[in-house]
Amino acid sequence: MRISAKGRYALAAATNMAQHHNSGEYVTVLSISKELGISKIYLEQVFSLLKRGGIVISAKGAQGGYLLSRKPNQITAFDVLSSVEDSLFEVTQETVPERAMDIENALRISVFDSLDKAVSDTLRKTTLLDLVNEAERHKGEHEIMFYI
Amino acid sequence: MRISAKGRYALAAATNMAQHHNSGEYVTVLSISKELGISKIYLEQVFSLLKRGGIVISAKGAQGGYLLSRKPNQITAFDVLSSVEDSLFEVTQETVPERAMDIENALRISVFDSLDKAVSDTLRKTTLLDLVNEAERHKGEHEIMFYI
DNA sequence: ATAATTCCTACTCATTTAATAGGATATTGA
DNA sequence: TCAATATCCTATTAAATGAGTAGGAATTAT
Repeated sequence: MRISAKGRYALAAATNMAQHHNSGEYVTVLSISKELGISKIYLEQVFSLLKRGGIVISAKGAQGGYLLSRKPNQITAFDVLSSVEDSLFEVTQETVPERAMDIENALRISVFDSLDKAVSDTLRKTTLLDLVNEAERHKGEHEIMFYI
Repeated sequence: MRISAKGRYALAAATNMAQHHNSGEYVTVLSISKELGISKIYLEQVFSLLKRGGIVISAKGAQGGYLLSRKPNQITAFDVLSSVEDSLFEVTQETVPERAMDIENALRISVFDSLDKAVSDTLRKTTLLDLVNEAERHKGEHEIMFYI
């Protein structure tokens, strides 16, 4: 079970946009790709999904770019991830024989559905504002070792 | 984010063994593969992992097979899945540029670590006994429609 | 007009997943 | 002892998925 690079990029990009959100200016994919060290053309595709998911709005052309559609405290990690991952939590499903149906149902109810709920609930608790604050809290932390 | 067929097979097989656990007899991979409708040779590999994970013990040769290593109420879905999936929860990790480190740290702490914990906690709550009971509760449910 | 930007579709490459294949090894029981 | 039954082990294959590239069309500010 893993979170794809796409999901990680989307979260990082959205957090980065939240950091710049007060300026009100459109942010370009290029600038974010540089800041985060992510391939620009790949990030373009991620933003196209974020737009479709209603996380960002866009402006084409020169001086265009992207802007968060809501305030950072009104966008959760769940919103971001589920607009990028086509299904946040998914179980390989195939036809099982009749006699195995009861086990299959038990797994769905007692394991997979609970897992799905746990994941969703967890992701819904964290907003982009939380992420910005947490990032701020850790700022420069990784540089300390060079100063010792 | 998804649970692989391997994980699903492992859970279904372990639950099936739990159903037969009171008999005390070794169960063969062949019989489970028939009952669950899973390829036998693929299921063999799953059982090899379940054994390495300490979920089952094995006996070679005629009249041999597998047996749960502990009572069904002492084996959790977490035990089963984590012995089959090499890492239960995993985030694609790569080197990020220095300036993106604070966001990366925030994501790890506020999203990925929480998710990991939520998933583990959820899976640890459900034992094979729970699954057997849940399966029993649903038994025949899917047949009802033929009798209406 | 031109430069900057989103937007769109198709393609490639590498990795992972699911499944197969074919035996080697061990054990029971006739 | 031998045949049947199982686990055990390693290699291979085929399909799907993931990550990233490529190239250009559409749009807009200056």
